This record gives sequence, structure tokens and C-alpha cells, in this order.
Amino acid sequence: MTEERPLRADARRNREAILKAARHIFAKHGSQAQIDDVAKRAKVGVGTVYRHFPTKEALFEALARDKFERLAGLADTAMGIEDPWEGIVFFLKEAAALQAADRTLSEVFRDHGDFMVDTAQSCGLSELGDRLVQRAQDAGVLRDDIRGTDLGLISCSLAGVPPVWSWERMLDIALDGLRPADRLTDLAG
Amino acid sequence: MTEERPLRADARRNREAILKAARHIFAKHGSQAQIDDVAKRAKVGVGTVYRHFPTKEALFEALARDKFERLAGLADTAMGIEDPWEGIVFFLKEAAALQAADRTLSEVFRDHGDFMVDTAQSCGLSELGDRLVQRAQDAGVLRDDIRGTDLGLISCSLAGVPPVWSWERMLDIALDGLRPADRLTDLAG
DNA sequence: AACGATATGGAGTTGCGGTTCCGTTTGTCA
DNA sequence: TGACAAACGGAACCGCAACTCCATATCGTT
Repeated sequence: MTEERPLRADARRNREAILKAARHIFAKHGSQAQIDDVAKRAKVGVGTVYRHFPTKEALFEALARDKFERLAGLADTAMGIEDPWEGIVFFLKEAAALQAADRTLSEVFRDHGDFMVDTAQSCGLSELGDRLVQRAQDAGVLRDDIRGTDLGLISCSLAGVPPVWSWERMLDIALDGLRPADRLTDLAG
Repeated sequence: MTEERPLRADARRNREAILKAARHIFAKHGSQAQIDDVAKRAKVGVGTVYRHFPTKEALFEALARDKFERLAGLADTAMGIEDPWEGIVFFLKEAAALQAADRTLSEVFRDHGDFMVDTAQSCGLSELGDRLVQRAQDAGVLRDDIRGTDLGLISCSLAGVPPVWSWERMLDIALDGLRPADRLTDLAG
């Protein structure tokens, strides 16, 4: 059915240019970015953008998938960190930084819950989250009543913090809510 | 300058109807609600809506102000609760419930940081927050390094939790991050 | 080189939704 | 109850941005 002919060289090149441009524009303006701007930045006609992505929606979705893969990458490096607690901190911090720099991600979190859950699943992020949590619990540095999805929960909630305030501070509060009842962060200063 | 003639009776009536309708429509669709829908629901022509609110933006803002006053009201009742910790829990819970039921509020949180801070100030919400926090700290049931604005911080972050997950759970985590290091909530179950 | 198949650019189309305008209605006041 | 200002309704207007279309250009294959 869906014959997968290889793209012509110029087409492949343009596709990449479009994605690159779109990443930049959508990061700044979220889903209300304008296709014309993407085309202009990619040095390509609007028609070309539509040849590759039949809909603004489709382009947005492709970008979102990208981001989730990057998140999965982060989770993976997090698993590589020896200290399990630091692994979790690393992941949450990087994930939050990613969102803060990119409206695309936080918009997906807010407005496309189902897509988010599906994609997290299909790119292995969910499972990595579970393992990250499990490992920390085994080491006794994370409360036992936390689940893998709570990492997503926290990420989303950090995405809700507007620029006037700092998600870093909220993260500190949330992290203290995750620890077993021993040592807490000092938020003063 | 701005002569304040009293509104004619029908005008006053319509204004209320518009606000009421707008509250309903904006709660569901956020700032991308449509003026025509508001007019229809208020049983009024579009022109009338524009007579009372020169701009969609202006209507949105009026609604937002409303919400902040309601939040201030909540903070006030919270101060009336004997147990200072329960006061804080009450406030955060009610505030979150309000957002969950009303896209207007969470949109202001997300996209209009400055307006939010100003309005919180001008309707006394900021000060009430400070007092709520202070009182709890005096009673020793709240970490000393928390500030009044952290209530806003937490509210915003709860607004970021999409419907697929539950803000209640995130609130529990955050609350545990607020407590002095003694008794924590049991998130299991 | 030459010929299809594939891909491109960008002017034009379309639809949507905020805003305006004005002929009509309603309230108020004498 | 008559007259005037205030307010109304909703068709029409207008700008904006997603999307289409097709004459033209480019690629890859023989």
C-alpha cells in the first residue's frame, strides 16, 4: 500500500531544512507559529512545506515526536549516572530546561495529553521513566509510593511555571516531596 | 474626564448576561472562545458585546480580574481556618480546582505573567498569600524557606498538569515538599 | 542529451472570526 | 405621551493565515 520510494536528493535536503527552520520558529511561537515564516526561514516556498507536511498539525506533530525522542535520550543518559537520585534530578532538570526553551513541548503537555502519553510510550520514554524510578527506590533514595508516570507529572507541572517565576525553585520543592523523609534541600538563599 | 453616567437598566442587565455567558464559554474554550458564541449564549447581538467590551481582549481581562478576586476570597476563607497548615492546603486545593474548571485562569498563568502579578497585587491576593505563609511558619508547620509567592508558583505548576493525570497527586507531592521534615503524606493507594 | 517523474515557488483562494456600522428599538425624563 | 439619547441586533466588512494550484525547474535514468 504505502510504497516507500526514496526521496529525491533535493527533496531530502529541503525536508531537513524545513524541519530545522520549524524547530526554531515553533520553539519561539508555539503552535501559532506561521507556516510562511517557516518557509521563509527554510528558504523554500510554502508549497514545498505542504508537500512534505500536508498540514500544520502534521508538522507540529513531527516536531513533537522529535522532542520526545530527545527526552528519551535524556532518560537514557540519566540511567548512566551512578547515583540514582542524581539520575532523577538530572532528568527532571534537563527536561524542564528543554521545555523552557521550547513552547512546542509544553504545548503538547498542556493540550494534547493523549498524544503525549502515546508518544512517551512508543519512544520508550515511559519504560525508561519506570526504570529510573525503580532503581532509585531500590537504592532507598526515593519514596516508595512514587510511580514512573510521576516524572511526567512533575515535568508537566514545571512547564506550567511562567517565566516571571523560576521552574528551578518549583523543582526543588517537588524534589523534596519525592525524597524519603530525611534530608531536604535548603530553599533559602 | 471619564464622566461615569449610570447605565440604562437594559444595558446593565445585558452586561451581566454577557459576563455570565462569557464566563461559561471562556471557561471551556479559553481565550480562543468566539465572541459570536458568547453573544448567542447571552441572547444578545455581537454589537452589544462590543458596546460593553471594546475588544475580545478587554472581555478576557475582565473575566480574569473576576477570577483573581475569587482567589483572593479563597485566601481569605483560608485565613479563617484555625489550623494554619489546613489553611494552606485548602487554598491550594481550591485554587487548583478553580483552574481545572476554567481555562481562563490557567491561560493567564501561562501567557500573561505580568498581568497575573499585577492583578494578584492589586486585589490583595499577594498580601493574603504572605500572611497565609507567615502564619503557618509561626506555627512551625511550614518550612521557613518558603515565601508567599510560592503559593502562586505551586498554583501555576498545578495548572500545567493535563487532564490525563491528576493535579491532586501533584499537589500531594508539592505539599510534602513544603512541610518541615516530619510527617509526609502517603501517596500510595 | 533527452525524457519522464518528481519537486518547487509563490501568487491566489478560501474560510474563519474579530470588529464596524447603521437602521431600528427601548428606556428615561419632562 | 412625545422626544431624544442610549442601547441594540446582526449583516457586512476586512485582515489574516492555512492551504491549493499549476507553470516552471530539477533530478535521475537510459
